[in-house]
Amino acid sequence: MRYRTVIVDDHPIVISGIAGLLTDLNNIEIVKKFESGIALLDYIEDHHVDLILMDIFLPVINGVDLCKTIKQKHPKIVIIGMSSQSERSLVMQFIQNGGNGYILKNASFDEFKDCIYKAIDGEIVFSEEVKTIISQPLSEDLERIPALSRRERDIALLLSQGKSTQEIADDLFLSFLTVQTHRRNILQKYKMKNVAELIAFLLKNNMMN
Amino acid sequence: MRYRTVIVDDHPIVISGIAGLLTDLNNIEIVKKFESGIALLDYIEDHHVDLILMDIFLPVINGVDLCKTIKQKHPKIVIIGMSSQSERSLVMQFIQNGGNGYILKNASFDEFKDCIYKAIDGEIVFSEEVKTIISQPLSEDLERIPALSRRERDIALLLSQGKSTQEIADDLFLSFLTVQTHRRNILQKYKMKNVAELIAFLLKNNMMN
DNA sequence: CTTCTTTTACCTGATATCAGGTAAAAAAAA
DNA sequence: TTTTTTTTACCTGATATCAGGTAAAAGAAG
Repeated sequence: MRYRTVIVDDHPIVISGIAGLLTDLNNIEIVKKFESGIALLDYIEDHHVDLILMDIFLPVINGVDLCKTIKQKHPKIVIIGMSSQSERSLVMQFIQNGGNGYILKNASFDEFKDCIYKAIDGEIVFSEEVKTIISQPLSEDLERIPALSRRERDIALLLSQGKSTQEIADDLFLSFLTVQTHRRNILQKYKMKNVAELIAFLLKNNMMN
Repeated sequence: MRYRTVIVDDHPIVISGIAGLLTDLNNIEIVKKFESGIALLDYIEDHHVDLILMDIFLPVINGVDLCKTIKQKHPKIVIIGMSSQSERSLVMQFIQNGGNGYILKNASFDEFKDCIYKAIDGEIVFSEEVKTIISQPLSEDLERIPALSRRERDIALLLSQGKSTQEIADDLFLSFLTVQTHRRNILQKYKMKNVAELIAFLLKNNMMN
């Protein structure tokens, strides 16, 4: 069986580069190349596609939303995301929206080949550098960020649930003024302007739950 | 080479079950079994370990934090998470904290074997059911939740950056009162009590960025 | 046993949010 | 073209947050 494959990237040079790599694989057939996500959405309505390799940074519609849209209608299409540089949260978002894998464009030919075959086989795949990106914040990101104390975490959690200072005080059997102090200490510790920014910060850095 | 393996689970019966499965694998050597994470942390300071299979729901310290702690000191140890039931965000958190894979306990022997070998080989692995869990919310979660309009998304993003109503108005060249209206509409649309709860909701459902 | 961190608690004033209402122009969808 | 949604804008009052200060008791760490 030959896998009908589509490449989406807004840089024509990158498209031809990837296409060049893939022609060597005898069961991957490149049926179409696109420079925008909108054109791709039209195409897959009328044509059978097995595999999509897509850049994440696309004009008009970004790769994450594009992947989500495609997977809703065509869950069987295998979608692999690509980008030049990347960050942890972007990769995770892509996977959470149905992506079957993520490759950095500087990956070797062997990595590309490996990842594509494994993704077709039903696995969720990452190129080497992506793997280090998603599991490395441990040594940089998280070590320099001071941790929440137990009580602070309790209060942050209730804040994220929309509770007011008074409600939190009631929940934890504390004085209103105590909760107010804790909240202010947390805001100062991370230099956040208000609770909204704090919650966004804590969630993005996996510091809650 | 034999991989020195440790199993951590607070249910002794589960430990022996997994141990039974793994004795058939001739390059996996089970060197220790623990019922708590604290005991494990002590052990790995003095003993060489290659692979850890750990339950996510553990007393005292949970699996995600345990994984994070271990990986900070011993990044080369391969850690695979396990649980009976699971949800998307938990799996993603585990991976983001350095986990090399996640298996549901109802996985078949072959799945266990496959995942373990691939994880040792440097891949990030998921058992079949986990794969469906992390990419399926598309059909349930996201379809019934109304979307943010473009302007609402702009405002939500600025709110998550800690901006006040006035600052947002200035940034977007709008009236203070307009921004106030948008913010109220967003809160009502998702039935949120305040901006803190809103931001938590939007981030958890991948509705920002 | 001393030191540092955490948790608890109080006071005040300025500013911001939240909840209720209304409404018209602009844009998108039918 | 008509209808619906989105974006824009205004008014008011009650309540909550934020920022500044202080400080004692309890617990953890050295």
